[in-house]
Amino acid sequence: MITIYDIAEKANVSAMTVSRVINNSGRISEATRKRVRKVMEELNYIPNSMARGLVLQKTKLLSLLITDITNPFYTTIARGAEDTAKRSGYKLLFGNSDEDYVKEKDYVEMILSTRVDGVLFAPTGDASLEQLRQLQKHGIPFVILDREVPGIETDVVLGDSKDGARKLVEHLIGLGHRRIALVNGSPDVSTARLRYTGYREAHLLGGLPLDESLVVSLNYREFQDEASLQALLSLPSPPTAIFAANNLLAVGIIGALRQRGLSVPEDVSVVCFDDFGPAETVNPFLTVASQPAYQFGALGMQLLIERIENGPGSENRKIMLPSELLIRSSTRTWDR
Amino acid sequence: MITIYDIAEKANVSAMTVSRVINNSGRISEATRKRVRKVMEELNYIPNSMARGLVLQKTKLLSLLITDITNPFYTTIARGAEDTAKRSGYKLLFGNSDEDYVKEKDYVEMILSTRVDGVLFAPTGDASLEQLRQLQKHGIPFVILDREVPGIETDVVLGDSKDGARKLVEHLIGLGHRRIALVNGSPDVSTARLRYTGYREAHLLGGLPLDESLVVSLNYREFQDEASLQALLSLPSPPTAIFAANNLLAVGIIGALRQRGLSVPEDVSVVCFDDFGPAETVNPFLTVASQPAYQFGALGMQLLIERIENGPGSENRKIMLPSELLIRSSTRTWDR
DNA sequence: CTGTTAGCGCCTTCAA
DNA sequence: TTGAAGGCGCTAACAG
Repeated sequence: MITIYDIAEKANVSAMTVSRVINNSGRISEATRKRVRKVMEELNYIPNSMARGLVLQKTKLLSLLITDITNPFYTTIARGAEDTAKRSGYKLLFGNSDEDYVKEKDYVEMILSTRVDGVLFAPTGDASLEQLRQLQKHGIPFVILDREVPGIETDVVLGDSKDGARKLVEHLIGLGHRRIALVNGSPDVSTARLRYTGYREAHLLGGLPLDESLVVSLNYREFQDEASLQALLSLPSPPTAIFAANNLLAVGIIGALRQRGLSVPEDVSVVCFDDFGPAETVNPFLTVASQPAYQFGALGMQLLIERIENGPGSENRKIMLPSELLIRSSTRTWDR
Repeated sequence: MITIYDIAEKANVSAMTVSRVINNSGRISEATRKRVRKVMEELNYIPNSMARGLVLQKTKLLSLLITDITNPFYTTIARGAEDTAKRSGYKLLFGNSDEDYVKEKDYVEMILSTRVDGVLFAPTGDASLEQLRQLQKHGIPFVILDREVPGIETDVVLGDSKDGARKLVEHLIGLGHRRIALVNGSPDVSTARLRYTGYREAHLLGGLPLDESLVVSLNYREFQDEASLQALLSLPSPPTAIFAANNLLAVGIIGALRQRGLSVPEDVSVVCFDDFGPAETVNPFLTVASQPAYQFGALGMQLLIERIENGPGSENRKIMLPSELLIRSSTRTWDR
């Protein structure tokens, strides 16, 4: 491995001078600068960022933790975050918690031991509190994405889950549905709670009775709980529409409905949160509350960088991004 | 920041003893081990992996470079790679080159300066040669994914592009199409060349004449070249079917066709390589040659880890994974 | 403008 | 079973 000492020797200067050339710090004669640069090229020198990080106590490395790398919502966030980080000269380390509390914990440990300068954090849920406290304890700045965690104060970028949910359910009510199921994420996740609230509000405003037997809570990551769907469909008066709390749940539900010989939207209408990325444009099907994912990432990253560069003690900002109702063909009127 | 010296002091031992406890190395009395462990917990100690990496000259960090983080094909690869890496105790650093040679170069520089132990590399194309040589020069082991790079010898995991292409085109010919366009990736990418070869073979075997004016080369990342589509459609005898070399190109083409008032598959049949992930199961539409993405990632990572742990001088392995023809509803018979 | 010294946090080697 | 010395590659602080 080539070090600054190798460069120094070959260029007849001290290691310190090489360091100065690398960092453009201090005053150096144009002649030696050129000489050093040339030797660096010849020897194909690459600075060792571990050594540098060790003395500087910072790495110019940021971390983005998302909860599902196969969900287009999160990969689009990743794009936005990366573009923004790069613009400020930070490198980005992606992490994927798979909606799994244990993986999240592992990941935070790695973050801590890698000594990144900051973290853009999409929590798995309220239990992420422990991980976030851990980050605080070690003085790592972070910004929270998509889901609030009670007990933690920092910058946060959220979608308007309540409003989006209300819009979706009002759309269904407007189509004539009166039995609308909610297949929600876990109540340990703030977005799931807010989507429930929106669902509730739409019922109250629309004069529909609220029936708790129509509400089910699962894991956001995928729909595997056939039993709960079966229970919904076996109700004396089964739902004619289903509001899935996110895109992946919707996918699972539609598959399960079809296996039972039910078709969407003829037998059941389905709506959900979050779009599907490029794939969806081919054959737009699902009626969704679409959130501006790229902006989630870009804004979150911007807040994080400001937070890092302004040092501690900056006030906490909370940004709420609106969602847009996109009516497509997974919903239809109900007049039976 | 807590260091082993803080621990040592509080536990009344030397730093060396703490280090031994952390690494389970050397013989240590159960009593001191317990004492040290306890202090570590109390002080919330996290080892500094930069300091450790500096002396050990290895990081237990691997890097996965993909060319498009919003493409479900690559995110599924990421899943497979991550699962496998984790199982062997490696952490994974994701990178995204966006099919952009310059970003790829930046990324390799970061890899080099971070001193990762190895790289799973999906090249942007033949020009990646320079980056890969750079990795070789610095002695970083790597495995290539999805696309071959002439001039580089290492382990490589590929899909069978030629075979997949042939199957897709034969399917179209079987449906009665005789004017089949190929909207390909850049000829600088091995998969694009092989898909062209497969396209060609299907024509020869099927007794169809080959018309080069039906073949167009673009960038894999997205379809923005409206002019080339226009040129195809303006031919004296325009294509009745289009083979898009990957999923994202297909999405763009279908959108562009619709803007022109043409519908798929009524006016034009469309097929492509690579599936769309969960989204596609909702409303399966595109006829595709589906590649086992998760396995790409898992196998590639396994080869990489073996390569790292067996040291240099291991022989080069080449794995070719088959693709599967999934016939859906973007294709139909042509008998006009 | 350039060099010397010391130390970032950890582990290897050698000694006790 | 434990400890002391030295060094991984780099830069801050001070000297010249």
